[in-house]
Amino acid sequence: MKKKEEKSSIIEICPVRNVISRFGNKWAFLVILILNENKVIRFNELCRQIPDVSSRVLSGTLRMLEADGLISRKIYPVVPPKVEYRLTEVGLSLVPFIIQLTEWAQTNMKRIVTHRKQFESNAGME
Amino acid sequence: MKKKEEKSSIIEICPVRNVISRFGNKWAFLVILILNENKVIRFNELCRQIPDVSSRVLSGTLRMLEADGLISRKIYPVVPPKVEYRLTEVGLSLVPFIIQLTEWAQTNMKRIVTHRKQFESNAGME
DNA sequence: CGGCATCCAGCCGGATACTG
DNA sequence: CAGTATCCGGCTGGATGCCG
Repeated sequence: MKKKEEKSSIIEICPVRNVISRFGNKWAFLVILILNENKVIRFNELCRQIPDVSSRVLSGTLRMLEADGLISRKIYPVVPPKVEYRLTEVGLSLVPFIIQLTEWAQTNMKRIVTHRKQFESNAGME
Repeated sequence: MKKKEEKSSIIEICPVRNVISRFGNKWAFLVILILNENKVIRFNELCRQIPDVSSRVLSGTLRMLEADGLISRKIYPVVPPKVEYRLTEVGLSLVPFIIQLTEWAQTNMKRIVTHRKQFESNAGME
């Protein structure tokens, strides 16, 4: 019990990391971006838009984002079930920064990939 | 050999993720931020500034950032060894976005943490 | 001082199968 | 349709120890 919360660390001191670390999640950024483009989306549709995520992990990602209040989940009590996801205001407020980050990534990607290859070449010799 | 690069996925299609995913690394953001504040810093000093990172992982993080060309590593051939790290221009160009992200995190942190607790309370009952 | 090598625990995330 | 349950392999990252 009590995983490691007692390890008071910089993560407590600097709770920013606490929040940011959620994006270590492989798909969180992508989900937010897709939700931003679609406004509202159902689970399986989201599944299809991210071909290589398993429903289990996607489900977990959505839960996490929902727990943080970045997305909302609306359940229609019908058969077959229908669930809609959409960004909350907080989630929406994050979007611009993610987009800026992806734009930065696009701008610098080539350079980075190139540098990465050079670096790998130099590694081991010299 | 060949870890899983053959799994052509959305990560190839969308190379942005390729770049962004580096920040899934637990400490990358923090290292960049500290480097931004210190301009130049030595390994052990960096170690001390992030108390709960092991030297092994910090070393790995630094290598990764160096491979991507975000930081540079300058070795002085003296004893005892002296190595300095600093941001490159590319690394520097990323700083504003990280800062914006951390500012967003600071602004919304309380709300998120609160929401997280409410969410956990509601989970399990109903 | 600045690492890398080894070992190892825990978590992340994929595949598959099953349920309301 | 929208998940959850289980299993499990692989990666992450901490601790320790050694080396130039």
